[in-house]
Amino acid sequence: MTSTTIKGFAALKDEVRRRVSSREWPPGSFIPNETDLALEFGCSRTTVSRALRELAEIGLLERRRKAGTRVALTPVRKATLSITIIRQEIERSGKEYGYLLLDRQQTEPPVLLQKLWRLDAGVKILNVKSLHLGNARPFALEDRWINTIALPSALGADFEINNSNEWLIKNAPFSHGEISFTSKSSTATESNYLDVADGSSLFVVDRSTWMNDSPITSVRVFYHPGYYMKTTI
Amino acid sequence: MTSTTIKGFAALKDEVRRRVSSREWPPGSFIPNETDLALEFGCSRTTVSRALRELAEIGLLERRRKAGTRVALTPVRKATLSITIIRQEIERSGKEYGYLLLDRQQTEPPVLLQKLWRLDAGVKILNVKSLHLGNARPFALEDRWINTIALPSALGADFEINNSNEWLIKNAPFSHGEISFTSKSSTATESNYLDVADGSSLFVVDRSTWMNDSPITSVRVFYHPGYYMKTTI
DNA sequence: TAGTGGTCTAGACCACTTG
DNA sequence: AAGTGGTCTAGACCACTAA
Repeated sequence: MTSTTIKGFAALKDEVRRRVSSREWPPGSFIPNETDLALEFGCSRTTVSRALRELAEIGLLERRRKAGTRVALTPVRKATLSITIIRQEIERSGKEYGYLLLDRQQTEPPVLLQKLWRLDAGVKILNVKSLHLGNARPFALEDRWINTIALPSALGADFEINNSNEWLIKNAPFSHGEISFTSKSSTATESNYLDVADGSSLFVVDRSTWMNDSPITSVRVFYHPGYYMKTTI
Repeated sequence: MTSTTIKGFAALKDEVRRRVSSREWPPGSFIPNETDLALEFGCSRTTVSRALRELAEIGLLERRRKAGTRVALTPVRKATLSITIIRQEIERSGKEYGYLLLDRQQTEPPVLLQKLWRLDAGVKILNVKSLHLGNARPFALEDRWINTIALPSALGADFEINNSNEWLIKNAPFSHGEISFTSKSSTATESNYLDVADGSSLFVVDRSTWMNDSPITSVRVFYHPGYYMKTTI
């Protein structure tokens, strides 16, 4: 092996990717350790370490102390999705954003949410239903529950003009959250708001956020038929 | 400000997250530069740099040279999804994996794929349709196109027992790919294979992979109704 | 126990971008 | 022009774990 000089961790990542995809380093095989690679590429071990660490983070390599680094046997590639604000998503696609408040009331949440948030039966919290429009056409239907116990200021918020999505971003920080994606047939109500045929197939995103064990908000967004989320690996 | 001693970049990340979520550093505000933070936390600038870089990668901070680092105004949180092999996904949920080859033929691909792969009209490539089962129940329907021009060895592969998914992992490395998620009403054929009512709402994943500008495979997977993908932010 | 990755340091230089 | 982040280095010690 002649020693190739590689500039920087990014170039090193590319070279490793090349060796993996060219089967020079086949799946499951161990690759040289950091020290040897640093020698071969004429850079410091720190640089090699960063390159390999980042490749391990996306699932291309597997690393274990003492054992070494090897090419992942089953490429569990990780895709990253940008969870944007709906307004931005609409505006980025070149459409004019519009917003409609459909309903806003204090009411008892569904049982699933009561359990998730550990609420006593009968406790009422804020429910906001709204519609996001792209060029005046329905883009997504939002059904949001806001924990007014942890966030009493939400009771005084006006969701007529500013949507609840953005009000929360400004007023309700969160420490962590959970997102899940699924698909669902539209009910009569959903079909009506989204202006689609009954039983249409909708892309659904559920998101819940917490602030240190205290639930903040839980929202379900129904996207119009034809909507898709895209990413690269 | 008293100087707090923080151990390691991970603890530093936690502290920054805390300051952001507690509004000590509100959205849009600039935070101290790396040198000052290193002083405050009693660690090296390198450590601060790594912590802030990783927080910027997930969208919590925004960094620009000369301007400085600030808390993201619009929290475009990035969620990472693990794209696993279907077999693993089924087995991980405690079900027994099963596989059925439905169809396998050389045929002309749909126009969309012809354009994506820049194929001349009339060119025939390999199409494999199969069903992944969980406890003998339909879990996902797979419709795969394999570029037999770039990958002639696929013609000799037997997809009766080993599924094409795993054959490709072993035999067809890729350099990059694209994934998109959407939802779709099931057609008669899809409903039949998945054993669901016609017009059911299916979660659909489209994935295409390339090896240096040469298309390798393009696959569409229809999941059974009720399927969902989950992640955390 | 020995070998590997994981992290940290202090310092240096570079690249970018704002004023 | 100057200040900020981005990267790299050489060396050190630590943490984990396979043998």
